[in-house]
Amino acid sequence: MKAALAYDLQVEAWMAFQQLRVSLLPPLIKNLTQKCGVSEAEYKVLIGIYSSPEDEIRPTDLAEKIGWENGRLSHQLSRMESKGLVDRRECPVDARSCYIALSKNGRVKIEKTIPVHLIEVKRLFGEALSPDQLKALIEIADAVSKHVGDIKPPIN
Amino acid sequence: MKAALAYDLQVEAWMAFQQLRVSLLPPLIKNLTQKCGVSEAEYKVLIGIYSSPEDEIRPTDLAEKIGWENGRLSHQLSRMESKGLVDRRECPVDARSCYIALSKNGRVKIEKTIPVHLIEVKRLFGEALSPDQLKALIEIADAVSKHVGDIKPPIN
DNA sequence: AACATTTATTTGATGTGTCAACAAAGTACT
DNA sequence: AGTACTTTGTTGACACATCAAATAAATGTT
Repeated sequence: MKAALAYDLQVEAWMAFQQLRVSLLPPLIKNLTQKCGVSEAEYKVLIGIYSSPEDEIRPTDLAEKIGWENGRLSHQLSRMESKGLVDRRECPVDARSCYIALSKNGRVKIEKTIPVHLIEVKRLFGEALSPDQLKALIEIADAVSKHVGDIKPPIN
Repeated sequence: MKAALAYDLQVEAWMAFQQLRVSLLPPLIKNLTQKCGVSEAEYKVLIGIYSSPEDEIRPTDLAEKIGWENGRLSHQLSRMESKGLVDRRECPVDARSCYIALSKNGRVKIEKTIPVHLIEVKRLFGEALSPDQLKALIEIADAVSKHVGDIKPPIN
């Protein structure tokens, strides 16, 4: 017989999480691209910059903030710079680095996009769940994040 | 002041879900690639075929099963066919279609990979949560999937 | 049978993600 | 200052994702 296809509760919950990803993300991303003309990657970068204190941030800090690797972010920034969504500015305090900032167009775009996106998040996701379920999910995410951080500390 | 960055419970829960994705998926995928030499995409395809009754399945059914678009699957199958992980066989009952099956190597690979992956899923994810939390997550996923399916029925 | 329509899949172009290699500036130590 | 080491960011090659267009077989209609 085939191996390891008898599931326990932990694995069933894992599959439920996958199911959540598959049912939720595609329509939300379609909403972003079709209604706002912004990809998921662009949205992440724009909102990462937008929610920074000075509206400018260094690549490594931005990568850390949105959970990306540096190389990935660098490629994405190049694409977005050539589309005129962000600017790379010189960094006086560290010549290796730079400041990433929103361009004028980038700012307009993210400010238009945020409310459209959040409405759809609530329509597709938030309204499906009770307050208790929403709280439970927050606790679940915290518990897992903490657990993963604890048992895989820096690298391993 | 910046717009729409005052969050409510629904949006906080949404961000918790994103956090779950970011903290969980990268280490799990690294485990797959480094310990088993299988990408996430390859794993999905292999296990989709492997868990089919006859170990063979038509592309549309496989795409449906793993939540992919047909075009995406076709590209992935081409890559995996050239790597010798899957075979495309003629379909006698419908000449437009084909049967996707595991190659010998593909079968060996997925049978080695499944237990390694599930152990890591439990170590990083399952063991972080109580049985109640696991059950809650399953209910949450079901509720959202159903909700999304209801309000966005076939296409829209 | 002849026609249009639908269904199943592939293809090509472009955008995105991963990884390892690289270059250059900062830092620590002597 | 000179050397080694670390950090920051970019690049190139390749794997993957998305979308629309193309192909061809099946189906429905007359």
